[in-house]
Amino acid sequence: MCCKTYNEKRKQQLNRVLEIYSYQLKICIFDKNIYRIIFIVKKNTKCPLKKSLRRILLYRGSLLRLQALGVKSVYSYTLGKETGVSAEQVRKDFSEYQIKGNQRGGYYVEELINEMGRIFFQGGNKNIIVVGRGNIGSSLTNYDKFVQRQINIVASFDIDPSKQRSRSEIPVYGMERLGEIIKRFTVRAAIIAVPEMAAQLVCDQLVGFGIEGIINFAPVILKVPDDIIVNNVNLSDEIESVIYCVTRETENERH
Amino acid sequence: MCCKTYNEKRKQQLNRVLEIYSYQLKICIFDKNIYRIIFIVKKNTKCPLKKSLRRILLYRGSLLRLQALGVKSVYSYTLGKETGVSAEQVRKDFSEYQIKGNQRGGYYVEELINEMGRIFFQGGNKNIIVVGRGNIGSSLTNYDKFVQRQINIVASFDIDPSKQRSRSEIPVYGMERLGEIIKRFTVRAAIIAVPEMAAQLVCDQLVGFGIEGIINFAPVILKVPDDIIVNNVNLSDEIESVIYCVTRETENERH
DNA sequence: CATTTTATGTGAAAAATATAACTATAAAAA
DNA sequence: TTTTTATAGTTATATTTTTCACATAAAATG
Repeated sequence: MCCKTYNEKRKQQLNRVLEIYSYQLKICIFDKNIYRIIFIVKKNTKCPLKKSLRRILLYRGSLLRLQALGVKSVYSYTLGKETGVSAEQVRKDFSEYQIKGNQRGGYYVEELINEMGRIFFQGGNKNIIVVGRGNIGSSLTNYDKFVQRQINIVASFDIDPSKQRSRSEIPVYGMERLGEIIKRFTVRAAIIAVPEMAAQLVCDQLVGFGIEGIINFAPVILKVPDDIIVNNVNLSDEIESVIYCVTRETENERH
Repeated sequence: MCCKTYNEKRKQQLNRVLEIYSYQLKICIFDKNIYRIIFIVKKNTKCPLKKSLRRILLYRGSLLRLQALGVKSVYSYTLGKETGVSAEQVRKDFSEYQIKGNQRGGYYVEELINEMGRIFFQGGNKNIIVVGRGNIGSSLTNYDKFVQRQINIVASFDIDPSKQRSRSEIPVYGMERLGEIIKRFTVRAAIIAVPEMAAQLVCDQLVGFGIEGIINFAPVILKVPDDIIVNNVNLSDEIESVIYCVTRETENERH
């Protein structure tokens, strides 16, 4: 019954719509009017950063702030409280990456930051680009916190010519200059902040120009080759999870 | 030697600076000039959403998009590929929350979405507010993807009077109206998108007005009572983790 | 109508992660 | 100098999460 007859016209129609997502479709007819559409997608890769490493990044952020305030040293339990991690965990993490402290004097902030720098970026550049100068793209481009972390946005891109400005501090180029800029600044990671519909297209272009890592703010899962790293930041999810926690608390009280 | 003599003046000075973070300080003198500053912080709580639940949220986002495209049903492995999760995991997650499929026909998108709605928000409102109309605050306020997820931003706030606009679609009020609005719309969750320095202050106000959940975009860990849920979204971390993955790949190749 | 195919559903094993308990040690105090 | 104490460092244990393997059921096939 199902999957025997294909409505080719409808299928083509839908495939066109879905092409931008690289979906493959399988369309089935139940009766005259009800279509059953099943979709099959290509492989997707994530950014599988180990939890302990993720936390090192978190510690580092805290430490940089503390250093700016003149703090010279921390204890495992203070850094833990600061980052919402247990003291044991902090020590465990440090132990995993051979970060040493002083038996009774805690850890020196500067040493920690240096050690973490060693773990992370072994001196490589941190040049990135932002594609899409809408809401989120623009706010990221102007986000001043990246400076402290030495994240360097070298350029941004948008298809809309009215948004393009090659003379501003962080220039906004048209998409045609993507390859050139990536090459010139040896950019390896890019932020996608374009609308859902354009995200896959932009992603394909970026990959084509040799980008190896993508931070994706569009609420679509991108289809990329196995060796490309994608980190999806889904703001709706972040908010909904809090709303869920809050509602759940009340639910529990009722029982 | 250390921790015997306290330089009270310096301590007071620093305590004032650090007050906004609710840090407690312990200052030690090594010799005439070198201060050793150790800091001790108050307790911090996170948003500890179970991984499987986090994924349900992820599936839900995908499914809503697919539904909008007319997709009627999915298989565990297709939904898995779509969200970057293994098929077994998808089924396991569904099994954990008693979500049933059809032994050979996959899962119906609509049913899945309904089931997930049941798990999550049991009909409660999803009203939230945004504090801070800088870069990120404004882009969140204008972020159109929240509509699909029924997240409803009822108002935003800023101390800067020039940003205040009570007539626009999503009004921008001054901080003095915070309590009133929270009460009127029975808001339970709020987004903090103010600068680092103001974040703790704003947080304390929100908590004072009965807010139970916070999505914090400021790169500080907020000090809150135990029962308040905080979800920290650190954009620098998200980007750095990708840069790290990319650089690591090259490092590995060298060995 | 028996057989094959292709999914789901789930229990057990494995891996990853977190917590707790303990030991060693350097600084401070006596 | 000796004792005490606070904190790093490490090992053991517990918990969570993921993967694997297979039973089971519906649909398709011939």
